[in-house]
Amino acid sequence: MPELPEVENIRRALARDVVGHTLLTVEVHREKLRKPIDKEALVHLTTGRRVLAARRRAKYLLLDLEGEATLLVHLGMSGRLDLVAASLPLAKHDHVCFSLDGERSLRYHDPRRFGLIDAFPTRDEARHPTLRELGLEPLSAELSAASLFAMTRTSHKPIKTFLLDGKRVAGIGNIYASEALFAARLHPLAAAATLDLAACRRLCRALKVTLERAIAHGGTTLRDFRDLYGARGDFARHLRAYGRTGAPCPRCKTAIASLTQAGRSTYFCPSCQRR
DNA sequence: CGTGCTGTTGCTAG
DNA sequence: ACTAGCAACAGCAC
Repeated sequence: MPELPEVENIRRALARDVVGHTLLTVEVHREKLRKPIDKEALVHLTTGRRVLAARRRAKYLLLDLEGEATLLVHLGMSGRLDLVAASLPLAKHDHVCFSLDGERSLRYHDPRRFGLIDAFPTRDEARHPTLRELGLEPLSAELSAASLFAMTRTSHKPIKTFLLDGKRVAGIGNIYASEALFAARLHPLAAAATLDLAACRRLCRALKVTLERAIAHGGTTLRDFRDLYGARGDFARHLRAYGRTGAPCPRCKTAIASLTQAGRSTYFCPSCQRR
């Protein structure tokens, strides 16, 4: 269940422990992910190249490699990257395996196979089909009360659904959408266009604060999220609305309610989050 | 043993 | 143009 904070933690670990090292070989053990892996491109653009930088865009990881190539990894719902000793036997669902210098191995593990791995020339990044349509980075200055206000003017969606649309604000997942709306005291069913500037200010701040706090706690582990070294995130015990149906609201003790929106569970306090 | 739920995203049908 | 619904898959709680 990697959302943005979980992905950001993995990025930081990659920046610390993989950047500067070389991808010696790549093995694809199963090519059918959300889209079939382009094995040809992957082998051709990653083998023998040193990793120069680890970046994140929304929930996508980008490893810039020597020779103007970029490796793209999305973890879907159940994906993981494991940095392990090369001698460790392959686990079930280890679909792609990079061997690194120093007898280590970077493995892409994804039981549900909703993830994505691709390699492309770095100069094509802006044209990449899955990256080109992404909206504003929530932790950057481009997401502001003003930009949020401007974007919501034309949307008839409920604000919770709006937040999940990556073409507007990128990388807000189901957990953090509920948490941010709770923090901003906004009802998840409120039509986006009805938010006034003050509400957009609260929501913008809530998104940034919630994501930053989750990053600081290593992310949220609901079931099977693990970081690069198999550690769990700690933020689940700080969740104030998500998954807490019937439990007392941490602000007013009213029972947390839940409903389904666009096929996803939404949690909110019916008393603090008025329409 | 089912049955129903789960973190994502992109395609399709309306 | 914009939105809801579903499909891709495995695992787990009940």
